[in-house]
Amino acid sequence: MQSGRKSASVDKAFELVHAVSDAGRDGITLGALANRAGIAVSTAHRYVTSLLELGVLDRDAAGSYRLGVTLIVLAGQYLDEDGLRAAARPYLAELVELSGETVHLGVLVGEQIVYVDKVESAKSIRLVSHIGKRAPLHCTAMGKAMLALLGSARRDEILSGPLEVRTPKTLTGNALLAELGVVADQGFAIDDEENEEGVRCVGLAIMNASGEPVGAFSVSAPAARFSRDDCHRLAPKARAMAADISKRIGGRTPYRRSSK
Amino acid sequence: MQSGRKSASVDKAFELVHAVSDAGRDGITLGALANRAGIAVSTAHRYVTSLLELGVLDRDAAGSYRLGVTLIVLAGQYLDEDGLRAAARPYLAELVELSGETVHLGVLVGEQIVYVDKVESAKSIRLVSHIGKRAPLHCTAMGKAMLALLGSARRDEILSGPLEVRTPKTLTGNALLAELGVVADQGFAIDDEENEEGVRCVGLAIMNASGEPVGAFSVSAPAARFSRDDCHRLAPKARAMAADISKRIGGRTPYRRSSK
DNA sequence: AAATAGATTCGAGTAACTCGAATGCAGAGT
DNA sequence: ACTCTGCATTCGAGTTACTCGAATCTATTT
Repeated sequence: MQSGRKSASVDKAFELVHAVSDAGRDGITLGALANRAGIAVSTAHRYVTSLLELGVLDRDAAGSYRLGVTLIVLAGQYLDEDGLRAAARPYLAELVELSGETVHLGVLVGEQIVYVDKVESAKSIRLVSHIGKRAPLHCTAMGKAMLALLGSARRDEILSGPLEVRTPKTLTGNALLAELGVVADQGFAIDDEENEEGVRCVGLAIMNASGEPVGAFSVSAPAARFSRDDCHRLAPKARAMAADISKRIGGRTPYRRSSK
Repeated sequence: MQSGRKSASVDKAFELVHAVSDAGRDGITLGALANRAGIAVSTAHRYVTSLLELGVLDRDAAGSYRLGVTLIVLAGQYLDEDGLRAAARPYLAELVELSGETVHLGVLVGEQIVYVDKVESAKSIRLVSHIGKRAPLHCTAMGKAMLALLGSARRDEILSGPLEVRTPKTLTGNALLAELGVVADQGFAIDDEENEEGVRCVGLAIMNASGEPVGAFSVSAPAARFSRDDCHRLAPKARAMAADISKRIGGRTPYRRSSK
């Protein structure tokens, strides 16, 4: 190939970083790393040397490669500068007051949601979740809220892939399509233990200027103390917030098509 | 030059990422980016194209470059896998119970601390802080706790640099040296509004197998409700925790030299 | 002490990179 | 409406810095 328009080295380097990321808690050796990324050991070594020096990767006591703290530093910077997060923060806090439950903010990345903020409820039973965690679209409140507003081409593309059935209540196929219709009509989505048993959520999408959903927020709680009715009760306020946040980041009002 | 042992491309790519990070909230243009990194615009463009595709960078509505969510995803993974963080978590939670105040965990990176975990107190006045944030060593409780245990060569190297005076109470020079002696003797450090006015902290270091401090934790609170005496009262428990956490990650017991 | 597994270095060959200049594009100013 | 300005993007020539396998080194295991 001729001089393409992107850098092979940079691509490879991040392939290595992702390989380390995927390796998980035990770390990974140089050989395995090279293998996963499909490059020679010596080449991998060269990249890894730079990545180590930069603090993007690290080595543990056993010599295995791990992710490094530079990622934390950069992520911290990202969070500081993120406009969506800044715009949403006060609303999320208000929503925690209102509901007494934990609230999350996520952004749409490819075919997944990435959690970028969380405001925890004071209640002691805390849902385990992390900033940086990813979740599928089809079985979460945030995801369904965004799917319902996504252009049909993009939506169909996502739905045509394999959809993981995570609990007995996870919707797929036509049932999911019907559900997305309901979501579009009512202006919010409910995850009724579809992603994780015992957890119920309400989610609403946030839109940008071109009318695309870019993120969403949700209220999550143990199903035992957070009924579908509770979700519906929370919805009007939450819908106003979704509109406000969207406006703040220069976007449109979501869910306008049905203004009931 | 001959084939060096690291990759120039990877170094440059991260130089660009850091340049974007430093640019802050307003983002940065391609030209400025190339300038800061000291490379040609066309070369910068090539790298940036890859970084955009990888989601490491992003462009805002105005076309300026920003940090991208891939950093969040990787940071989330890092936090999930971090052994120190996992080892410390239960102790941090206990310390929050015990003190009723916010507790942080940090790691030593170069001449700074990077915050990698935080457990918030239930009290409403929350100290503003972020995971990924960096702080200097000489004027924080965590930093002083680590400085006191650092090899003298390394410590002198750090202390010989310019030390920012952040508040009227910030210690430098001989006063700081004397303070570090006290810290080494008593086995914990107090930040008495030296980093930020109105905030007092107690900090303790965590050590690895080679006897080097690798991280630290601290309890932070508004000075008004958290006296120096409160710090001293908390110290024995906290010192036991520091020893336990150090042991859990395969390290030595810190502060052995004085075993009062 | 030998064997194994992995990390690191080496050197030849060339793919992929770097740079400046030219072109393309969009918004500001007249 | 037209030009100007600033920035992004593409292009092509020249060559640097990369890629690979093999050899060497290091640490751990048998």
